Amino acid sequence: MPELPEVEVTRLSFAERIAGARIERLRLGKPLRWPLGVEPDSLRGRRVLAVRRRGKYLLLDLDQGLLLLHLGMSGSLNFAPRQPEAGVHDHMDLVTDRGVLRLHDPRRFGAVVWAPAEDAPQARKLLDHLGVEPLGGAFEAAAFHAALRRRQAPIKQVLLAGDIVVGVGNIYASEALFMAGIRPTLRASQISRPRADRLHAAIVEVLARAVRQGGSTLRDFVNAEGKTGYFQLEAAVYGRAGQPCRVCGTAIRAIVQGQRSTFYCPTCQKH
DNA sequence: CCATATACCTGGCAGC
DNA sequence: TGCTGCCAGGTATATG
Repeated sequence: MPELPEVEVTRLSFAERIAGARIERLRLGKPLRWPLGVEPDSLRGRRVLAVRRRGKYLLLDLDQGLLLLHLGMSGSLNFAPRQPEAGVHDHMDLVTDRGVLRLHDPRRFGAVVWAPAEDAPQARKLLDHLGVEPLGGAFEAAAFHAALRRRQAPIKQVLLAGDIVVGVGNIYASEALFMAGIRPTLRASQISRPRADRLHAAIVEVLARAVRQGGSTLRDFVNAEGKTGYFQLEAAVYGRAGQPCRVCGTAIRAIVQGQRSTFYCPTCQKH
């Protein structure tokens, strides 16, 4: 479900409401991607100080340690004063005196991991290799181009890897490359500085717009207030195989790269 | 260091 | 209607 914009929109929808809350208990359902890493009862009485985001991870800063949350492919969070009885896919309830933060995740690729500190091994394993934040102001075109020059893999896969810039998932990778007029199969190292600049701008633009619109493109995205679907950013190429390009009318093409589908316009993205 | 394949798990949908 | 096969927003980990 979530790429960076959806994770950020989720964060914004509950961060202020949960800040300062006291944890009463943590209930876990079926196993997620990794074990929590601590006895759930030991979190009782901790306070949630803030909710930050790093890439697609949400970091719940506690007055002692932190919780790292990931939504995987199908996860969503809901924060409400109370929750209905947990369903089969509700795998975490963080019960606080301000409300219950519930993780709903049918595929269970998501995660809830406790770490004693952000620089502790449990957190570093997940965060250390992450690239720069695209919306934080630290994402610079020159450094982006320099990083791309060192990579021989197709640009689409380099973007997805997330070790140069975080947050660009399968949908926005195709969308940003379309916006920049770059063929997804082009080796990253072959991208000139001017074209890297265009791609840099396209990534910022597509992600920022999606955050602004409260989610994006995603069919079933719901933020932590349970709000959904008042937006619906139109995808230019993602999921539009065979349909006419909105710019030139050429049929959008679908290919597979690294076991993931990629969409592009063969005319607007010549190389 | 880099590139690629694999694994994890469930639900929805197209096609028969 | 019911079954089968395929596809899906992510990413750590193993392998070459």
